[in-house]
Amino acid sequence: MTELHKFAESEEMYLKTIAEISRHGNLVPVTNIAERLSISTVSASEMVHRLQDRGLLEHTPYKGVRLTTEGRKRAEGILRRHRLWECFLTEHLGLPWKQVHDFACQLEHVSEDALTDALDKHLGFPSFCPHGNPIPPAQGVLEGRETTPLSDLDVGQEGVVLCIREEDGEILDYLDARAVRPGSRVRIEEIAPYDGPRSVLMDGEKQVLGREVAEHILIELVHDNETE
Amino acid sequence: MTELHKFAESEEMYLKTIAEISRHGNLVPVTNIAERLSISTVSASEMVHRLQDRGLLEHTPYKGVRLTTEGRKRAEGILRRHRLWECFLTEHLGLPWKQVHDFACQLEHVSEDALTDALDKHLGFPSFCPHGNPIPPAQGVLEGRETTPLSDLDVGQEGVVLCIREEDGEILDYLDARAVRPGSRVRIEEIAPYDGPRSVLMDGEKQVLGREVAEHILIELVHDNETE
DNA sequence: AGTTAATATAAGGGTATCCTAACTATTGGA
DNA sequence: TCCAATAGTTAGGATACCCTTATATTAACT
Repeated sequence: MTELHKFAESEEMYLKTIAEISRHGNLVPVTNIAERLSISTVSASEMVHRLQDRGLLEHTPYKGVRLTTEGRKRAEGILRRHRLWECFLTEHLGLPWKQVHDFACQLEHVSEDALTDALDKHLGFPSFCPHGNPIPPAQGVLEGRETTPLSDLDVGQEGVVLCIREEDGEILDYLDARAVRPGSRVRIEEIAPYDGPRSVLMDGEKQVLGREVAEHILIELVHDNETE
Repeated sequence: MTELHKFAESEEMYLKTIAEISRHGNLVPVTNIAERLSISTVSASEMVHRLQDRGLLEHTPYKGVRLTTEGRKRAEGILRRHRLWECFLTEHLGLPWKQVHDFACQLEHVSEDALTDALDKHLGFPSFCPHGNPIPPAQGVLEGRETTPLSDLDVGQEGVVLCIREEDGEILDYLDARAVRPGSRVRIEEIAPYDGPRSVLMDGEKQVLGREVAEHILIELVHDNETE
């Protein structure tokens, strides 16, 4: 019988969220954290202080928050577990994307290294989760990849889908149904007025994607110099 | 992103514990619950009231507690998940018994039916966990099996190990190392004075087991009428 | 029947996490 | 430069669990 408490869980949600938002080492506004976790800014602020006291992040008032080395390590541990479970749920249990994400969100908090490592091995040491997000290594830190949100591309630009930012489950099913998956080749055909929906060619098929959705699709640009 | 809270976890530990203690529909003293969960009787009592208010159990003062139908259903759901995860951790990840139990104790609280059922299917719908405890069905209630603790057998009696009561992880490794596993044939050779350690023949090998340990080994008696 | 041991309840606290409402401090643009 | 919007803090609460230290109740044995 283990303890009844769960100190870690809440803390982990914060760290994970911060890590997800701050893809490029930027400062993360506390407001954004609160939004993503659907809690008040007061509560988020409070917790940010606690996490700072524990040495997991640094808060620059009126600017935002940045994970310390320790904080980042912890956050990557969570992402690692999340993504490994996603692999398992997808490949072995054959569950649909949306469920996979939601279940992984719960499984990620079971954090014994022995379990995570055994799972990793069982899965054959995968490098990416089903949505294309890189799986942090058991130790060491993930190096960044050069990605651009699909929403930042201009008409005519081309690229390959690297990953879907996994922030909620809803979007995953939506995109899965439209063949938006890691590896898909994409080209912007048209952008509607007022920064509106994008018409894109996704692996040859025409799709229309709203801007908000496009922000979650991370692209590796393909320079079409040779085409011109 | 799921909610930050975890109401269920503590509640589940209570239900599971009660279900484990009350194998035969007996009333479970609140004191025992407190002991098993390593909390004060005051806290246990408090929680028992809460669970009663939620209709999960009935408390008869000075007697004990009994799960309601709903409470039992919930408890069996937890045991089901626990034991399915144990199967997975043992068979697929190849982890040792003690770890398996401890990890399953955490995984059991991830309780989506879709996940549990997918896991069940992936494992080939097993009927027993690695320690021989029956896995409750997705719906319906587990019917009891006739078992006797090894500690209740007399010298000369024989039986087959049906299961190890899984209450903590420590004991599992201990017994595993002594070939005490579901299916092992056992015969009591000697009981030391003062209800002391039992000398037993376990699948032909001589082993000595303390009374406390023997209480956790559940036996199906084999009537040796024909032998005599 | 009377006492003791087991059980229950009451009183007073503690921590972690969340909330709203009101107030203050800073930033960044007009 | 000044002010509105943004960010942060203070104050006062709530809930779910957990604790210890009394004090009541009941059960059960002599």
